[in-house]
Amino acid sequence: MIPDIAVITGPTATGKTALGVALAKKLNGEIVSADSMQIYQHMDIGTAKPTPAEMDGVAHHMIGVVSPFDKYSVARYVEDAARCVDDILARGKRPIIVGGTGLYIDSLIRGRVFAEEGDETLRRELGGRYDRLGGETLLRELALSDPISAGKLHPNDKKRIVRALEIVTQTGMTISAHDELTKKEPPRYSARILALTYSDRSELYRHIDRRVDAMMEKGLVREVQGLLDMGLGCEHTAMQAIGYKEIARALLSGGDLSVAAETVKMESRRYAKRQLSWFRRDKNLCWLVWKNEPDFAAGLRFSTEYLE
RNA sequence: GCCUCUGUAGCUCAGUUGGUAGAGCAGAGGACUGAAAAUCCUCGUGUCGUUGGUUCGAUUCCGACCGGAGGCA
Repeated sequence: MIPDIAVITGPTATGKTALGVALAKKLNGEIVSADSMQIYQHMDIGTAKPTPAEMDGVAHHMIGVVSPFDKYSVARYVEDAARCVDDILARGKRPIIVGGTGLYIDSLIRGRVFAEEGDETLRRELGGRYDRLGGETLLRELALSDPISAGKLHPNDKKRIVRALEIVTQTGMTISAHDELTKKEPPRYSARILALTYSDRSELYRHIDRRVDAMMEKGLVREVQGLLDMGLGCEHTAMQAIGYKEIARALLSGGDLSVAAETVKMESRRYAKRQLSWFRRDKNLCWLVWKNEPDFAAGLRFSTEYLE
């Protein structure tokens, strides 16, 4: 029997956190975050982590559990989050997955198994080859052993070409064969997914812009400066977070912070757009569309009905 | 008041020696299996300021008018 779990997702600034807490209180649940950046410590303002007040007594997992110097990844997330979910279930409570990282959510639900991580030197070597010889050549090389994924990849997609090559050379199995194999596995959980958004794109963007302004007021600059002082640099995954990389760049180069804040807004809007295109692909998820402002009373009614 | 420059895509601008136009940015859509807040792909019709004239044909040449910038009084 596959356990049932609830998921609340959607693009940034749509009220996932608040609805999640309300639901958890109503359903005797605990929150498991599915957010690739809230996972890190010392990054509270820019990732919009829920404050203790916002958590309102509800247990939250997978938030601030990893050092920003760490290299975290989907594979680790699936392991860690699945452990949390299973533990919550074992205690007779209801796990509620809340977050906007689509890949993390999908992978957790399906219980995806990933091919082993590439050896650091091998990856660097392949990256170097890509830079020297170009994407076309590397893609042709990949086609020799894995024509299926080579056919799907674009020459400019360095990251994925390198990964595909890394997997064949290291494991002997192609990434496409690996995918086939893992797709056959039954899903780990049976999920009811609720996705939040606004009726108008402009409304979504308005909320995003407003939220970035609020982050600046709360001291995002100070937070980023703190991370830089700790010795964090752009080579760390955590520093790729929107809001952090832009402010850090401005801080390091003496750029205008208000210009940086505008860039953060723009990048956040684009991110939301990418999130939407990820979620739209899933025809099974249920959309909860806010008119202008989130209406949590109505949202709570709708979502409990949907989840029951 | 006079003179010069200028008015082309949401923004910054290119261009057409007269045959109704194109880049960057913004924006939109898509992909996505150990970096995913990452990474990658695709998409450009707009009264060429308005209005007359010349012309087979004007966004392009000429005039007037309206906006903007600068200069001289």
